[in-house]
Parts: sequence; structure tokens; C-alpha cells
Amino acid sequence: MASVQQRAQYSGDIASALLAYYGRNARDLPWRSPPGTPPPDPYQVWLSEVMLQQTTVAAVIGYFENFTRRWPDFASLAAAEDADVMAAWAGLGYYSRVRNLLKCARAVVSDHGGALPRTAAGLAKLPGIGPYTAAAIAAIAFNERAAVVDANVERVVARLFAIETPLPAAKVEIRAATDAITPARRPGDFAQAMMDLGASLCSVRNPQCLICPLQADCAAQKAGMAETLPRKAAKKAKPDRAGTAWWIERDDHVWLVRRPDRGMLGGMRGLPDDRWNARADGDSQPPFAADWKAVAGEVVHVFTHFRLTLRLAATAAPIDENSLPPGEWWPLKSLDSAGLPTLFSKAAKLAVRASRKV
DNA sequence: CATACGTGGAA
DNA sequence: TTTCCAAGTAT
Repeated sequence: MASVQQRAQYSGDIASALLAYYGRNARDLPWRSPPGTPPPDPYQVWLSEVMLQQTTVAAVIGYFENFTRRWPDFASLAAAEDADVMAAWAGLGYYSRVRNLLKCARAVVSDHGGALPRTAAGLAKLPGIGPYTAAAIAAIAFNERAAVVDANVERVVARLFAIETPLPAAKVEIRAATDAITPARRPGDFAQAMMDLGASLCSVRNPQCLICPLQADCAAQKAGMAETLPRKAAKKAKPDRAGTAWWIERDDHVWLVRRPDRGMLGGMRGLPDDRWNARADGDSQPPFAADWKAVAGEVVHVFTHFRLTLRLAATAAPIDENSLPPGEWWPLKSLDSAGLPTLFSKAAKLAVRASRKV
């Protein structure tokens, strides 16, 4: 296998071939500027990169449009109400991202004069910005020659250099190889081109090597092993958990709570529940004594590391306000704007549907 | 280094 | 139906 030093002499060819490909095939995305043109607004680069963490382009586009319309810059986002921003993020997942998004916007305004730091090292000190996002913003918005390594780039680079070490152990080697082929000119276009390539031709399954612009440079293609790279450790099985949520209804309103900042769906609105979690079932204890009736049906929801079966129990009897957990009455007719994460959105639909039948 | 942390689409 | 996994970060 070629050393990183030996690889470096090929970097110009790889970058040139890739940038030429990008010039013809770049996807037109709302947070992008066309290939070879001045960089986009750093605020939009940052917002899109955070939204795109572990999230598909298709899922992000609508959220990006909504956020930039409501909060077009750091100042407006920093001044927004937490609950409004959290609700606008609902459904996108990984909710620590939106908590850190607000922290970051406020830090930019209060500690950085309203503008992002212009280097990857400076960016990486901000909440929610790790090694990938720092490098991506620095390269795309500020033209820094930073090595941008996401899952797409890991796959492309592992194949280019036939790196057979399994992930995550291979990360150090992959990052060095990425750095060696990253050009000083147009590093942002190069990074986005690598990610576009990984998202299209250099896919996990059935890579289209025969029409790949880097085919001539690809060691894995030469060895006939492209589809087998990168190697990864096997995944663990997801445990099954069960829990109960409590549907408390009065005068066409339902009682919603705000979840603790830490842990699952942290900081988001939700139905009161019996504290189910990844390690244990809920305790089935209702928040107060009442005539609880099981709602027909259940919600099955799959999280990253466990599968939850959520049952629903409802009460509409006269309710002692003092016995309710901290929360708020939410009008049933505007439940869509409550910003419920998908688990509770499913549960609410179940409850509403069941009550209509009765 | 391992684990917690969402969601929906594709095969 | 099941499995994989996507522009990762924080701890």
C-alpha cells in the first residue's frame, strides 16, 4: 500500500479530476453557491452543516428553508425563544443539535461580534461544532484548506487508497490521506465534490466505478474490492423496551410537558410518560390517580439504540390542576404546531383517532 | 475507545 | 420485515 507521502504526488490529479466532475454534476442545493463562485453566507453554511449531521439532504431542505425564512441571521436566531426554535426542529431528530445551535448562535453574538470564527480551530470551540463541521465551514465559507471528513469521504478515501483497516480505527489514516489530496485552491468545492461523489457514484452498495471520475486513481477499483470498503465492526442488536404515555384531555386541550434537557428527546415537548428509557421499561405509574382507560393500539418507534413500544392511557375526568406535572394545556386543533418529536406525534394521532371513534 | 442520541428512505 | 445507514458531536 502506498504511503501518505507517495500519495501526495497524485493529489493534484485527483483534485483536478474531481473538481471537473463537480463543475458538471454539482447538486443545486439551497445552502450552496455554484462551483467556482464566491462562498455562501457563513450563517447558512453553518446552519446547513449542523442540520446535515447524520441527516439526509432530502430531510434537511424543508427545515433549512423554514429556518432561514424565520431566522435569517445569527442575531435573529440568538434572540429567538427557545421553545419556538425547538418546535421548528421537531421531526429532524438528534435534538441536542438544536440546543447547541441556540448556544452557538448566542455565543457568536455575545463573544464573536456576530460573526463566526474564520478558522477550523476557532470554529471547533463552539457548541455543536466538532471536527467535521469545523473543517466543512472553514473550507466552504472561508476557503481554508481543511480536511473535511464525513462518512462519504471516509468511503471514497478508503476505496481510493484501498484502506482495509476497519472503522473506526482507520479514521486517523483516512484523515491523513484526505489531507494529502485536499487542494489549496477551492477546498470548499473539493469537499462538497467528495461528498457528492460519495452520495452518488461511490455509494455503499453497487458503486458505479465504470463512470467514476476517479476510477483511474482508485486502488480498490483496481483490486475489485470497492464495494467491500470501508470495513466496519458489526452492529449491536437493539433491545425492545415498553413504556406508557398519558393522554390528559379537557375542553379540547391536551396536557403537554417539557422533557428534561438531558437524555432522550431532551428539551422537547411531549406527553407525560412513565420514564421509559433505553435501559429499562417504564414503571407504568400514572402521574395521578384517575380513571385511566387504555387507548386501543400502540406506537412502535425505533430509536438509534432501542425499539420502543409505547402504550397510551387516557383520562378526561375532572382533573385536579394541582396534581398535574409541570406543563401546559395545548389546543388539539393546533397539535401540529406543538413541535412534538415523532414518537409523541404518532401517539397523539393515535389518541385523536381513537377518541373520534368513540 | 465506546456509547447515547432520531428519523425516514432504500434495498 | 429486517437491516443499513445519512454532511457527527458530546461525554
